[in-house]
Amino acid sequence: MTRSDKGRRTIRDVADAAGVSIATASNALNGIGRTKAETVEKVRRVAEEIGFRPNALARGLLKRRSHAIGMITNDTYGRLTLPMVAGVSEALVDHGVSVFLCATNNDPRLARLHLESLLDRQVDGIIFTATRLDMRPPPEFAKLPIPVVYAFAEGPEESVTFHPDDAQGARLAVEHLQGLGRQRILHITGPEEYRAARIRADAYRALTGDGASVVFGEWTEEWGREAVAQMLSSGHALPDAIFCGSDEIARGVIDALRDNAISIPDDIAIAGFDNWEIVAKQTRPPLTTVDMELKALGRRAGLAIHRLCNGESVEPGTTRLPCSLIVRKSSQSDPR
Amino acid sequence: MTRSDKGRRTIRDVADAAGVSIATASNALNGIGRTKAETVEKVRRVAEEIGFRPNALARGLLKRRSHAIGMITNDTYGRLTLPMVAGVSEALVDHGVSVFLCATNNDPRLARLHLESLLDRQVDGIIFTATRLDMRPPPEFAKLPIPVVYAFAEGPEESVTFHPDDAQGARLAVEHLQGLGRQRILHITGPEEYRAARIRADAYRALTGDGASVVFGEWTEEWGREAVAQMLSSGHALPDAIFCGSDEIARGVIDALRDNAISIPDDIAIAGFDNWEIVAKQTRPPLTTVDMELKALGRRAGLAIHRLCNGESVEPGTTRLPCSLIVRKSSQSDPR
DNA sequence: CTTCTATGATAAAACCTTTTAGCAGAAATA
DNA sequence: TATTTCTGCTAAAAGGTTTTATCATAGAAG
Repeated sequence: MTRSDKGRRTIRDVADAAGVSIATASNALNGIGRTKAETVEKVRRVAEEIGFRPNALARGLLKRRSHAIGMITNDTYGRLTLPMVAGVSEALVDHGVSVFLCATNNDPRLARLHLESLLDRQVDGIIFTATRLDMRPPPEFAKLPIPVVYAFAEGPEESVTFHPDDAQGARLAVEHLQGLGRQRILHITGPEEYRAARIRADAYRALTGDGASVVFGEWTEEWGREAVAQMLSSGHALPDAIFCGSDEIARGVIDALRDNAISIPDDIAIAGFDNWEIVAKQTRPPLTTVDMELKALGRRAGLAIHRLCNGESVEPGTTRLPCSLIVRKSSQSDPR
Repeated sequence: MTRSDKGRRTIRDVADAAGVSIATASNALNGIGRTKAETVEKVRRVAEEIGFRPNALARGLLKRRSHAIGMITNDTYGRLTLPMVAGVSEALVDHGVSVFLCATNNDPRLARLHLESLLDRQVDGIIFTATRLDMRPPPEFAKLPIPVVYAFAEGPEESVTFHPDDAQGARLAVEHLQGLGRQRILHITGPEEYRAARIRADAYRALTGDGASVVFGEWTEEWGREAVAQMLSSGHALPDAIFCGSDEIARGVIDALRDNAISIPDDIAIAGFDNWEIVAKQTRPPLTTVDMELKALGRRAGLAIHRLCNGESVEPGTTRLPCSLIVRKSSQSDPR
């Protein structure tokens, strides 16, 4: 009945209840030291009985490992961030690592505030995430005393960075369209200053050669509609496929083609980029699109930061993770 | 030069550098105890100089306050969760409170795992969030030793809970349509087993009286299109306005009406629910819709948990926070 | 000159855990 | 018998902070 009422059980309670010293209790629970088998058994049983759970703060203080990491993102409404957080969390929960999520709202003051708070909390590492591949972290990330991993964001030279493989993803889409016999493929995409847009466009050009035709614009549905309008009024021969730089653009394209009674996929096949299901599944017809596998990206980033926190090494530089192609009816009337 | 090289500065370093005891240093930094003004000044200057920042683990261990909270959500792709997290985080960052985000993926095992981990980390409180208002937390939430706040989720009797005011939001939309002179308003919404759908429908019925007509279905665009098809084939007189239970449904409705050359808003005015901007701004015409103010909801939940963690009291029960109406062209040809 | 009070500072305990170093007793070796 | 080795356990230190109780010193009051 010692100190049984206030607060949580401590290892002292376990030791008392089992009639051993604190040190023995600790050793038994952690399975280290020279402890008789039956003592171990007894301590563990007692600990279980009284519901002992070690205080992570005390442990962290001593071991200099908090088993927590911070995740800093600039995205507050994000369909991009949350899948990654879920992936990170999923990869780490089994290792007993928890994740502080810090939304910076693109405010550098807030970013600094969060960063300091994370350091005060002795996080073992930090994952920096953004909504643009070429978004750079604030300068104070330059020399941090703990490892940093960049996911879907641009890190400094020689940092550990994970990006979706935009080029491979674009090839997946274009080759798919070509495999269906399409010859004249148009590429409608977002602003040229986005690195992702440029990479995808380059990959597209490499496959389509002379026939390549790229129009840069916005990441919006409206731009998709407008681009179609331009295409129709130009008087040129129509393409037999359109590869869109995002699902939103694709949605605009599909709607505009529908309005003009152009059949999808018979007259023009469409492919998008993002596999943002809530959009891609609801277009008419449903959209063939490239999935960036953001959750898997998050898992990889989580694993990487975990290795780094354990002092293990991770290949530095930018790792590009493969995208996958989700085939729906906008490209094939009857996909197997 | 004492222990100047390894790891972070500790309060001991500050004390040494300022030529005072640890106790005095602590007192000076925290502004308590009887300390001479110039001593305070000196200690603070020195601390600043050597870049001292207190170790949150040590402090938390002693004060039994981690100044961290946990947020548990079942939503991984969440347009609902992230705005709330952002709101919570925004409300708490100035109080020095950080947020552990735990995504449970609807897996009770994972939920339990996360919960235990949070308790081990001595979080001061927990916010439970879900993607359905009537989603109940796992049973182990019943008697937790720390305060819990429910946001966009159903808590046990007498718990502190925040919901959007669905009824008021629905009234906002319906009254807006009525204010425009619309008499025959139809309500197309999601599944009847969702509490939110029922509440919104009831509020709608209360305002439309005999003319009320509700069709329950799915939360999808496709259902919106199908509902319009049913409406058209029924042979009844067309409504002059449709209040949709979600923006996705509204989008389907708008597309289907367009396909049938029914003019929006002249023939039929449309209002949605969610203000999911990426959808609502891109419909043709852009969608008038109800905003649930999720970020504000998050802020309120954050503030509430903070008060509770400080031992202050918070009105128990369900607090319904007002929604706002965003007027766009789907209801008014020319909104002022 | 003694006793009190105020002032400013500090040693030490506390929070909870892990780990090092060491202790006593038994068994094995010389 | 005397020494070494092994076994099982434990006291104490460490981690970084806050707080309590105590201690000098100096000035004020008696």
